[in-house]
Amino acid sequence: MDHHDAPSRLRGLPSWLLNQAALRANRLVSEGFEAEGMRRHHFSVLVALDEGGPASQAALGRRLGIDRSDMVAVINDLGRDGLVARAQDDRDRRRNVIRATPAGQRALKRLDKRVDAAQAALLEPLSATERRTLERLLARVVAR
Amino acid sequence: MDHHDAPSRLRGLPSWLLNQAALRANRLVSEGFEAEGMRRHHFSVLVALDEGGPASQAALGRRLGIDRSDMVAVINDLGRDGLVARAQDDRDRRRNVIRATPAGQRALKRLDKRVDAAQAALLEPLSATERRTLERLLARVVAR
DNA sequence: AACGATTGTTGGCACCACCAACGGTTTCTC
DNA sequence: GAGAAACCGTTGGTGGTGCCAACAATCGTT
Repeated sequence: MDHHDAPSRLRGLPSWLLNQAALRANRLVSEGFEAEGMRRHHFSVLVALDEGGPASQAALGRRLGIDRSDMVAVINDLGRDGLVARAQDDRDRRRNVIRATPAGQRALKRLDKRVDAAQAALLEPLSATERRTLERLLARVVAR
Repeated sequence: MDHHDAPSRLRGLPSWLLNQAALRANRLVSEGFEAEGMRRHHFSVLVALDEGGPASQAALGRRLGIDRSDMVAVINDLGRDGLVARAQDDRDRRRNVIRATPAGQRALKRLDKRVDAAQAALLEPLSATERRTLERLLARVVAR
């Protein structure tokens, strides 16, 4: 038996609910990523590159809320697998220009499917309009 | 200059939104707990004891979704601070009966205030009815 | 009496968020 | 221009949290 009989004092706390929901969400998506040998940060970086084009590690970190030091390891992993290319920036020699390789773009497509499946499983108990409402409310909470 | 310019592909993902919101929520509550020298699990256990009365470590873990092995450390901490008493169960000598001490009950009251303040800060951008809606939707997601 | 299940405990692993410090580089300021 | 300030990638480390395996002690069932 799970924690479905958690104290009502906790079940009524938004912070507790958010934590439990995020836990479940992360389990679902990580499960999908594991099948591709990746983790959440790898996916986030590939999405950011796909949407915003090449960028420096620091810029990626700022966009995604990932620490610079953690970003190093993520780019190392993606680079080792040939999904991303690390090149020195000629304009600013402090920076590395990170760009997705074709293999990286293909990997992103595979990951997208996994992610979508996870969302479906996660939101299964909610209707379409309820999902939309949840996203809207969460976005307002996050945007602060 | 945070991650408010995250890729829209991520900002539209419920799992990502949940993660970011939970991150923010945990930062807020942990900030409050830190002032009392505690962490989330300690609060959860005190709440469970206050609401359900004395219980074994395994029962607490099941109720709260905390692993037995992690529960050991939590009870150790609470016991060392005199907020909880560990006693052998006479009926079942495998179990420890954990009960909150008066000091533990007082600590819980202090923590409650911190938690409430964190919820207020977290949900500040939402109206009362919106908060209610969010709680309801999250509860449905968590409940399976 | 034997077996399987449960409990507390120890030890360990993985992920993630975060921080400090460093050398190399650019930008700002005087 | 020169010096200060800010930024970048990198290394190394810390702490919270979720999870799993194994073990001895104990209980329940048969």
